[in-house]
Amino acid sequence: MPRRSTATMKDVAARAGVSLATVSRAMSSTTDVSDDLTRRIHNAAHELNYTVNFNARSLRSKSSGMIVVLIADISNSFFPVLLQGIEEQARAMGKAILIGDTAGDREMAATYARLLDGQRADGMILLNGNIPYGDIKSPRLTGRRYPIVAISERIAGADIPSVSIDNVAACTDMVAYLAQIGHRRIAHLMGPQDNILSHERLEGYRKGVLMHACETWPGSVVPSGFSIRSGRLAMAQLLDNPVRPTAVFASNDESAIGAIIEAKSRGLKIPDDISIVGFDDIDFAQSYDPSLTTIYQPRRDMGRKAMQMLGNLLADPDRLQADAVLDYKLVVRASSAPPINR
Amino acid sequence: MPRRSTATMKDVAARAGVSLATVSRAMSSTTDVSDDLTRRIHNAAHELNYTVNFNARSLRSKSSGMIVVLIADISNSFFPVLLQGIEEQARAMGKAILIGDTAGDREMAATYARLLDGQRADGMILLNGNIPYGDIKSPRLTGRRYPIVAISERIAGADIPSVSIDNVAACTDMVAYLAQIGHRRIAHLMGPQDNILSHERLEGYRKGVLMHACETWPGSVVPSGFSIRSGRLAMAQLLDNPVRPTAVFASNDESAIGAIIEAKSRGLKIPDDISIVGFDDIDFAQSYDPSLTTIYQPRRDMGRKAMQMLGNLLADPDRLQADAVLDYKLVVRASSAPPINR
DNA sequence: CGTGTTTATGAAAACGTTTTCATGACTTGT
DNA sequence: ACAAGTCATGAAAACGTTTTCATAAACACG
Repeated sequence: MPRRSTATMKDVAARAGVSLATVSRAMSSTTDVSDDLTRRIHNAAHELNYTVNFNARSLRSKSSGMIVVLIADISNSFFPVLLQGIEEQARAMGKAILIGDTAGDREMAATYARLLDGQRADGMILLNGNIPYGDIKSPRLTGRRYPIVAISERIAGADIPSVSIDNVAACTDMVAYLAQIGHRRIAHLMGPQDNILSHERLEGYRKGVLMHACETWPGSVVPSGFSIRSGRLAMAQLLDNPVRPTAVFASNDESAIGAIIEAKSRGLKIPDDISIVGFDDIDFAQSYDPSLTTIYQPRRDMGRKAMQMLGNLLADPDRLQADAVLDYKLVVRASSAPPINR
Repeated sequence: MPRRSTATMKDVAARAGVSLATVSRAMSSTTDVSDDLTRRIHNAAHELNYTVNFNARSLRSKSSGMIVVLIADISNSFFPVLLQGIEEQARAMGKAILIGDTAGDREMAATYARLLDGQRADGMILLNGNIPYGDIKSPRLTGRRYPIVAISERIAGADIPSVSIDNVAACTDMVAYLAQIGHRRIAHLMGPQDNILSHERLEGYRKGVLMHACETWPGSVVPSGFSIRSGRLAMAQLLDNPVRPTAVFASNDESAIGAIIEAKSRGLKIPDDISIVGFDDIDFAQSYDPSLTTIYQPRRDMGRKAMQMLGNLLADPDRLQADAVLDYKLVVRASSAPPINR
């Protein structure tokens, strides 16, 4: 079986009785080589257990076929399916992906981004709003675009093409739904301050509240985070407030789950005593008890789309890529219900 | 800011007024270069926005500094923390990791494994019992080991060093715990047939049952899978059986959650009517309702350890790496309790 | 048939490093 | 102060491809 390959094209050429160049051509199968020779070369290659040396190839051809994917935190349940989407599309385009977990650290992000400059990778997909090149402001620093696409979060300042859903509209929709089933006091658990998504979602929430004449009160918006823990903490704060909401709109599913845990721990029944809804529709959302009303994001498609756009960018760096805005879906499950009148 | 790098060492050399070789040495900082020159070279490099070309470097030095990590399914909640462990250690060793989701497909696994032969990667970590090189039987095909380490699942046949916990003992412990709090009828939801872990865990369960004189009955072991869905199905089967267990030991946390969902849907209270326990202690285990009694695996440490072993292997391919068996922990939470006597 | 065009192949340059080898300038020990 | 090392540096080879350029053979066309 595949012996640790040591044979080079030269060896294959010798064995097949052709020149080095012909072997190269037969391998990349781009230029035509006669059927006869092609066969002979492939046989020789197989007999010698030849495998191409990617480094040599990339060095010469100036293209590595690799894509860096930068993730803020790989343990965030929102990402795996997204990655699968990226990976699928990448595979279809003959590329491989290189996943870098930056742990939210700019320094790490920069390290991975260096793979671009070092030609180890041809392009980059950003999953976390970090711009590794701190100072990028202009779209074309050097007269050509960087081959970078952002998913889910638009990058402030730098105009990097992005794939996302309309977070504002989605949140307005969610509030509309809650209002429609009778809620008037709807609180919001806001995501991390430094995250653009948090602000977009807050904006959508505010719009909805306004549009449907819902109440606002001091403390109706509680700063939280995207984790279960922070959701729980924020919910505690909310419940300690004398004026209590009949529904809580958390900025993502994890914090919604945290909120549910806190509410339950105080003996509240969901959704009877209080409705709690999330955002993202992570895998666990439908398996939780109660199952979560939330906004579905087409994660797999988002990944695929991003990779496609990156492919276009790679093929023609000067072609503008329009931002892609995909469809979301409001998914009603068991964690929300009309408020009980008292 | 980093302009798309086009400067080469030659340019840096010219600017610094030294030879190419000296620049190379100053960059890799391995061989000594006088302080004066080092400074001058680094200045020149900085001014020219020089970044090393990884492909050229790897080609010449025959080492890429990359590690392939093969995962069967990246959306499996068991893996993220493991990956973080690997990544941390890799970073500490100056390596980068390249994650490949094989989607359980041998063909894909082989594709990624080819990166090894193609010198794009120096070593490989297996997270899913797939041996990409189908026919590997002997430990040293070519007189030297493959730089491969397996996590969690020992690879049958091929003797590849592995990092894992003692699954058999852990399962025996779990049964012992259940028996100790009074259970006598303990069922087992067995994992996928083709997974070695399933068999090890079944064995541990059997040992425990025998050791503590628990009952067995036709259907006390139900074939399941590692997903929520399969756990739910298996649980349904179990509950349709006239003889009902007082406790169910699922082979992982996801299937345990599936089991809980099914039990709840039939109006059963957990743990009052039936105890349900899992294995792995995934992040959601403590957040579920009820929180899950389970076996904690030191995932981060396992990742780190595997990477360390791989590092050793890389440094000295002929040094035998003993399998590492790390400590697990039985975590008792709310999903298990003494059976209620009737 | 002769000229011009396509086609398959080979020879050699190029990609940007690291590494080997050689060299001259400094140390060091006696 | 002289042989024997050590040390910093440079010139050039090497890594394994892809690509350019040249060439000879085959083909088309009037």
